[in-house]
Amino acid sequence: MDQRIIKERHKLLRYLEEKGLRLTKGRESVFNEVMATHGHFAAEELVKGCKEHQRDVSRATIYRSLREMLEAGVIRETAFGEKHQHYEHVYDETLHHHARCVRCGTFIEFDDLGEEDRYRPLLEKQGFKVLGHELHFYGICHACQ
Amino acid sequence: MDQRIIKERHKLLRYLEEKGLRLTKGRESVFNEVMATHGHFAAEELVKGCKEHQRDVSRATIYRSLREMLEAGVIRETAFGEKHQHYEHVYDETLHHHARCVRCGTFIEFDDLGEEDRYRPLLEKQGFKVLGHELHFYGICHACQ
DNA sequence: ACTCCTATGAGACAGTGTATCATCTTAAAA
DNA sequence: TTTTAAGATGATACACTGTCTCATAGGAGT
Repeated sequence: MDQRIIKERHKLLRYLEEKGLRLTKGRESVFNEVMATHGHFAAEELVKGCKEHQRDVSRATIYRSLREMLEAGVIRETAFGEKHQHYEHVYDETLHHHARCVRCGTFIEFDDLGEEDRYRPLLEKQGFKVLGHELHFYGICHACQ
Repeated sequence: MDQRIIKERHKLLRYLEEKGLRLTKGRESVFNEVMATHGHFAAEELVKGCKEHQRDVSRATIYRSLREMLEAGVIRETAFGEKHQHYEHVYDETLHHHARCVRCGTFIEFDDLGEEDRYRPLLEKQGFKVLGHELHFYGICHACQ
């Protein structure tokens, strides 16, 4: 199995143990489905995906598991003005951000430069435990000018 | 009246005229309520706010007006990992960012450090005209740990 | 007054996410 | 092994946000 997935799995296990929770078949299915997904995904896509590729897991369990994986740092939110929440897993991708054209809505992706790290100590001084961050630029793309 | 609000009002009027629409009492109420709001706001807050401070405008009209003001460039979306869309008016360019607790949803605000400026040339080299940016941290706040 | 187009409110509707609760499972104690 | 307590799950009801439809109202020009 992919080394990176094993690492993420450990992350999840550590989190669960810390909370006194177990890695059940339900949670495992959600984890597997998430890891099998490329790019961004929505919760409802997972509901369908789990039913198809894994075992039939109820919506309640999927939403619960997603929240746990979020807190475990296995996935992160990528909200960008859509009507529903989007996620992506953190593992194989280099951290990237998005610039969105306010006219046509298309995205440009660009790599993280680590510039935001200076904010972390500020937040942690306030007792805020940082799990991740997103940087969104908005503007007008080349085609729309 | 605030000079900036007058300017925004003109923006809206130009847009409406261009579309062959009228500045009705309903639209005006929504506009006024938006301009009277500080910081971010959600659509449903406007529904209540209009009823309280302006005239009783139906939800349908408010959502419709919001979309128009969005296209007119009077407000813009500020997407967080939230269940509903948030907006803010454009004239009041905020220089702060947000960290959101994934457990309780509360926000911590922090000032912009200008760290993101290194991204601008990268984007502009691609022909992307930057209008602004938002930085979102997510994690777990002090109270929720 | 007539006509055409826009504006509006009421309410039905769909989608996303949450809360409840009865039931099942598991780990560990006895 | 049996008991027990806590966590896990699914079904389902529910709340909320946002959209759509449709009947009616209103304004501008003829």
